[in-house]
Amino acid sequence: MLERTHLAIIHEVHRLGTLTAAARALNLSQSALSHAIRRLEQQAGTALLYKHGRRLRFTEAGHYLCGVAERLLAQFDHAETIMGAFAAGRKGSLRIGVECHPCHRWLVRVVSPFLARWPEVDIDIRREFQFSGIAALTQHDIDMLITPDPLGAAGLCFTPLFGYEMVLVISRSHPLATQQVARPAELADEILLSYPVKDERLDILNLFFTPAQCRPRGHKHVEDTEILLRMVAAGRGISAIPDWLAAEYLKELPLSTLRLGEGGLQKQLYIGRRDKDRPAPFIDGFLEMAKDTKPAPLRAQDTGAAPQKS
Amino acid sequence: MLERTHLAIIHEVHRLGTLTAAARALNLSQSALSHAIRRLEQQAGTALLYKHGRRLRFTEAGHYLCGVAERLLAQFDHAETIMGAFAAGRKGSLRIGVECHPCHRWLVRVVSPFLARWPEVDIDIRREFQFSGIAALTQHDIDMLITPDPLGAAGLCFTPLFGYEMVLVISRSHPLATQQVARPAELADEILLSYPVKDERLDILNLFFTPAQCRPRGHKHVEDTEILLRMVAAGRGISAIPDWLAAEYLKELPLSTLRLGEGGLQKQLYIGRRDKDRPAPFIDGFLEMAKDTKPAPLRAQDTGAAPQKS
DNA sequence: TATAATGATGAATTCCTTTCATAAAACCGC
DNA sequence: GCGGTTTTATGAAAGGAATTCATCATTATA
Repeated sequence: MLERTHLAIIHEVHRLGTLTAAARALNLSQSALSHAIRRLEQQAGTALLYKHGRRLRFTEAGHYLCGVAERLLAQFDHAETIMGAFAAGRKGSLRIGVECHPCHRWLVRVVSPFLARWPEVDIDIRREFQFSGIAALTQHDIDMLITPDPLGAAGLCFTPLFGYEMVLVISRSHPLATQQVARPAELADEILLSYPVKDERLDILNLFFTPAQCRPRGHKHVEDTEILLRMVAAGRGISAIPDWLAAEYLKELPLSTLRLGEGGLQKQLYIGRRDKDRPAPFIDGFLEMAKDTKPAPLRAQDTGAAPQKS
Repeated sequence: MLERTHLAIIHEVHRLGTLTAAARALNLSQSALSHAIRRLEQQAGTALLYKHGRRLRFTEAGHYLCGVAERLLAQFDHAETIMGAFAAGRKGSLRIGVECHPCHRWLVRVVSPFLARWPEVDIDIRREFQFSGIAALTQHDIDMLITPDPLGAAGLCFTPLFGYEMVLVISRSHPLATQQVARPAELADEILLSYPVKDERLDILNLFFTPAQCRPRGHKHVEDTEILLRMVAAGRGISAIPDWLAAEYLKELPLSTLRLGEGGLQKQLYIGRRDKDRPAPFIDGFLEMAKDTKPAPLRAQDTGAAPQKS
C-alpha cells in the first residue's frame, strides 16, 4: 500500500537527487531508503528509479509518483496545520441555539467582535429545535444555548448573563399609558401580540395572566420586532418585551412601557453548555464576550417601569 | 505523522459507525483500531471521537479529518490505479527522435493508429538534438530514434524498418530528364537543394559527389518538402529524396527521378532503442506498427529509377 | 435484571522497518 | 589507467511500532 512515507522519500530523492542526501534530510540511513524504494517498486510492479551513472533518475512511473507526492504531501501538511489549530483551540465551530426571540440584536453585538477575535471559528446560530433547546444541547445538535429558562438537565451547566425585566408595551395614546403598573384584569380586553412561540413558553401568559386566572381577548403571532412594535404603537394590540429592547424603540415610536404586576416580571438570561465539553478557549472566549455585552438599560425617566438590575 | 492508514481507519469508522465493524472491514482487530485512534489523538493533541451511548461520534477535529480522509484516500486510490497502468505497460510516454527529414508523412501514418491503440501513452516527437540522435537516445532524452544511420553505440540496438533508394529529382524539362541514371560530373553545374542538415549528414554529398571528387555549383537549405520540390520543378535546383517520397509528388509536379550512380543510392531506415529498457508492451507495439507501415513504393513505369526493394 | 454489543486497556507477540557492515559501481584527479 | 571518493545495493541483525489476545467497563435491549 502506497503510504505517506513513500511519497516523502520519493519527494526528497527528487528534490535532492541522491539517496544519500535524501536520507540525511529524512533522518534515515541511505540503506533504509534503498530498501523502502525497492519494496515500493515490488508492490507497484514497476521500477521507479534507475541508475544513470551514479545518480538516480526517475522512470515514467517514478516521475508520475513524484507529481502525486508533491500534491499529496502538501495536502497532508495542510491537514496537519489545521489539526494543530483544532488542538490549540483556535479552530472549531460553535453552534449556538437561541431560545429568546428578542435577543437577536444583542447576539449580533456579541458575535461580531467574536468573529474578529477567532477568525478560524465558524459560528452557526439556530432558533428552531426539534424538541427543546435543552434537548438539542444534550444531543450535541448545538454547543451553546442562550435561554431565559435554564431547565435543569444532567450534564449541563448554565451561566447567568444579565437580568432584565419583561415590560408591557402599549401605545402612548392608550388609556393605561399614564399608569406605572399594569394588572392582568386591566388587559382582559386587549389583543396580545407575541413572537411565534408556543403559549407555554410565553412568560406573560405563564407568570402574569394565568396566575390571575384571566386571558387577553386575543393573541396573534408576529415574527419581526419592528413590525410588532409598530402594530402596538398603532393601537392594534399590546405586547411584552424585555426592558432593554423597549428602550431602543421608545425614541422612535409612540410607545409606553408599564411594569407587569407590582414586582414586575423579572427574568434572567442564561447561557448553557455541556459541562463535559472539551474546554476550548474560544468557548470561554464567547462566554466572556457574552457576559461583557450588556444590553442598554431602560432608564427610569423614559417610562414608569423600574430600571433593570444588571 | 498522519498516515494513510489513519485516514483509512477514520474513513471506515465514519462509514460504518462502530469500531468493530470498521475493524472487520479493514481486516484488523477492534483493539488495533482503538489503539491506533488513541495514538493518533495523542499525536494530534485533540480528541477525534467521543462515545455517545455505545456508538462513536466525531468531534469537530475528527469531522474535519474525515473530510480530509475522503479526499486523500480517493487520490491514493487513483494514483495506485495509474501506477497499475504503468506496471501493466498500458501507460507511459514515448519520446521519438527522428533523424530523417522526409520521414514525417510516413511517421504520421504510424503514430495515428498507435494513439488509438494505446490511449494512455503520450507521444512526443523530436527532430532537434543537442548533439546527435544517438547521444539523445543513450542519454535518455528520447526513447526511440528513427534514423537511416545506425551508428553503433554501446547499449543500443537497431531494427531495420524498410529499404529505399535515394533518387535524384529534377525538373521534367531538365536536359537530363530523359536519362535513367545521373553521374556526379553531370550535376557539377547544378544548385543542390536539401533539408537544413549538416553537410556531413547528407548522403548525396557523402556517397555520391565526394567519392567522385566533385561538388554541385551551389547548395541551399529548404525546410519544407513541398516547397523544395516546387523549386525543383521550376528548375531552380536539384535534390535527392527517398523514392517513395518522390512517388507521392510525381503526379502533381513536373518532376523526373534519376538513379544516383549505376547501383543507385540504397538506404535503409532503422529504429533504434536502448536494449536495457524495460520491455513495455507499447514499445513493442510501436515497433510492430512501424514495421507494418511501408511507404508506397515508386513504380518502375513512373520514372527511370529502380523500384524500391521492400 | 440478565444478556448482548461495544469500546478501552495492558501485556505479549509479531511483523515491518531500520541499521550495520560490506560489496559493487561510477566518477574524479593525477 | 589507477587509487580515492562518492554513491547505491544487499543480507543479516536489531529495534520498534503495530497488532493481537484476553479481559474489563459501559450501555443498550429483551
